[in-house]
Amino acid sequence: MVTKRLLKGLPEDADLRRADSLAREIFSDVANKWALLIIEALGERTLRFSELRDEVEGVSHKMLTQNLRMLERNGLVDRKVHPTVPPRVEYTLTGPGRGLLAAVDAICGWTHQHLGHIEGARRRFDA
Amino acid sequence: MVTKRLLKGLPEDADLRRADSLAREIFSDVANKWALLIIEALGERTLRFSELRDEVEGVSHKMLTQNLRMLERNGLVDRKVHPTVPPRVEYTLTGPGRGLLAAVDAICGWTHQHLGHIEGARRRFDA
DNA sequence: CCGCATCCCTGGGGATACTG
DNA sequence: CAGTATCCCCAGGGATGCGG
Repeated sequence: MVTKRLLKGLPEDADLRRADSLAREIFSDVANKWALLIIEALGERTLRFSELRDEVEGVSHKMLTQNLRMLERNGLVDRKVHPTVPPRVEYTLTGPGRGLLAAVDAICGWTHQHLGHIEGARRRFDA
Repeated sequence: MVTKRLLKGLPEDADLRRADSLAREIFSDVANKWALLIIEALGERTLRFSELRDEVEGVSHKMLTQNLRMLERNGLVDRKVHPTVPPRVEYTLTGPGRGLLAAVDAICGWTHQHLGHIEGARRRFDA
């Protein structure tokens, strides 16, 4: 049984409460469209900033930097700056980042698996 | 190898492109904080609207209904209305919904597993 | 109890321009 | 090329109230 407790939990002891609030914070960071798409785009590869922007459909310059900073801050991506001119910055998933990648892959797989069911459900609902 | 293609893909043929755009749409629906927290809250249980609101920390009435509608529309949750007074509405994950639950559980597990690493990474980054 | 509609406001996020 | 900063606008989302 996985330790969940992202849900409303009883206070219990102080350390647990800190851990929970931290967990919820991380979850909120990570559980958003752009972050997950960036992780999926990186996969096992190393990509430059501009490559990422090309790879992630519809992401704006700002959202990309913002999310990359966040992911870097949480230790999910590694940012390597090459001191050349013009600059060259490369992003790679860290070990923990690749751990999350597995979950994202699962979601992507799930999505494609249920395309048909979902399309049907929508049609029924919209009627 | 999972069929991904949530990333910027070459057009190829028309049907594939439709499927891709649908997949991205679903992904955008599903890859958001509240939707995932609701799925996690439901788990294998059946919950009433008000129970869900109590269970999901910080969700507003509006966000909850909105996301529940969306999940219902996509066939991930089943909504059962008991014609009593006062009304009683119960939400349950469908089969596909439980499929997604597995992925969400994975994310929750991942989060707790890496709390320490992330906390450290943050401290280093913020310096 | 549940859910819709309305109002209102904040801040998310796009576009643009400038620096290294 | 990559990143930061600034401006600005619209929609996300909170609060409230009514209806079933």
